[in-house]
Amino acid sequence: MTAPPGRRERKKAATRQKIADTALRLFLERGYDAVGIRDVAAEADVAVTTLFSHFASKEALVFEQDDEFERRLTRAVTDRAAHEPLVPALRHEVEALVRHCTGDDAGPTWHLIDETPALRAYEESMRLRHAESLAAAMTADARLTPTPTACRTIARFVIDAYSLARDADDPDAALDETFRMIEAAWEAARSSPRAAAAGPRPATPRGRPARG
Amino acid sequence: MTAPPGRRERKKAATRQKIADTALRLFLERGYDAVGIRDVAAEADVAVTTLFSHFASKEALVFEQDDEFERRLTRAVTDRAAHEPLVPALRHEVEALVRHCTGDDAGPTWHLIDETPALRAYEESMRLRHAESLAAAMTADARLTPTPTACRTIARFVIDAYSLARDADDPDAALDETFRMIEAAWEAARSSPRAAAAGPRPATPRGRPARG
DNA sequence: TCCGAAATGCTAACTGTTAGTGTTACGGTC
DNA sequence: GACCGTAACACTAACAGTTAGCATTTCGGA
Repeated sequence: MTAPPGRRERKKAATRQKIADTALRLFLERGYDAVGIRDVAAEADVAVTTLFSHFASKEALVFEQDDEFERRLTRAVTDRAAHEPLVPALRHEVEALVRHCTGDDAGPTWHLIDETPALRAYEESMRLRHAESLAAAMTADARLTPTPTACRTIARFVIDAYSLARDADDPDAALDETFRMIEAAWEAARSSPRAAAAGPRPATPRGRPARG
Repeated sequence: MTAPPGRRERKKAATRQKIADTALRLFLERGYDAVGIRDVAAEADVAVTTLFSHFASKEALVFEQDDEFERRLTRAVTDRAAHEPLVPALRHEVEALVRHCTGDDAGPTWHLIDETPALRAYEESMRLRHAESLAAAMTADARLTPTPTACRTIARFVIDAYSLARDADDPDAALDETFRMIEAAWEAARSSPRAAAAGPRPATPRGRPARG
């Protein structure tokens, strides 16, 4: 299915990479707001239109490989061992993600995001997407009984735990605290009369589908 | 402290109101994206700069009196009876807010927001602000013992409950479910060893202050 | 070899937003 | 009532992100 990439696709990937690298370098050198799209395009030696054919927006230049976040949390749900409980698996993954952000080896990217309001807002706007994706994975997991609404709630909760821990003075303590609350909420959802009475849920989610 | 407003302030308020009304009318007539700032300014017979001196952004034209949301939730915390428990008080307020949005008398404003991705994103970006405001009120409440982190978590949870209920097919059921989870999480935070051992918290919040 | 499609480029515009700079109308003071 | 400071407003011009339209190159496959 994945044939060896031809010259064309290699060139395209190279262009994209060059744009992303240039953008990150300039942003770190001069600050996000002080660097314009036209600066990035010029420095990367591409046209502005080419830049926008690779990245949907200026913010996307920073969050290029952000799908990884979504993938890792989703996999924490789907790839966990047969009877491994959900919440600890999620916590384990969130811990790793937080360490990846707050660690020194994370590179200065996180610092850039942390200090740029526009990027924080953008990331914030992706939280719903991530939460919805995680909720979908949970809802699709036949081992879980709570309703789609409960899955959505817990999913947002987990994303919140991530961002709260990142911002906390003591990430470990914050994670500890929030995940204790998540565990309790999850237990409440599992033992809810609604979930218990309904038995195994239908495969199709009930709620209004997410927009945007 | 509040002297009878002079002509000046009345004129200012009138201008602001005229802009907001015109904007809402045009947005509803032609759709949010199809109406430009310059259209609104022209139709309201003001300069673009005047418009921006009253409203910080195009989105703000729709969310003009949004502080009410923040105020109502905060008051649900501070103005509740001496020993009234927190979560039911919050739930009561959220229920009222959801009814206000999903009811027919809410006017078409909510519909507009609901169907415009840009407005949804903007509202999403205000959720952190609202949550932080609510969390601050909770943290400042001497009757509560959980830590600032726990307050932040619950606050975000409450805001999520609001938005989940609004989007749900059955808002009442969704509220029921999410608030059962909130109650459980809150109980877990209250009985946490950290909170219990620490006793009454210091008045100053510990976490890194919110940015943006 | 040749055709079609994809990648890229150039131009020009549109849209939200702001800085700079005047002008007018109001409120308080003498 | 005259006067002055200031807040509200307008006008111009620009900046920055984004996109449409169209030309051009470059590759992949027939």
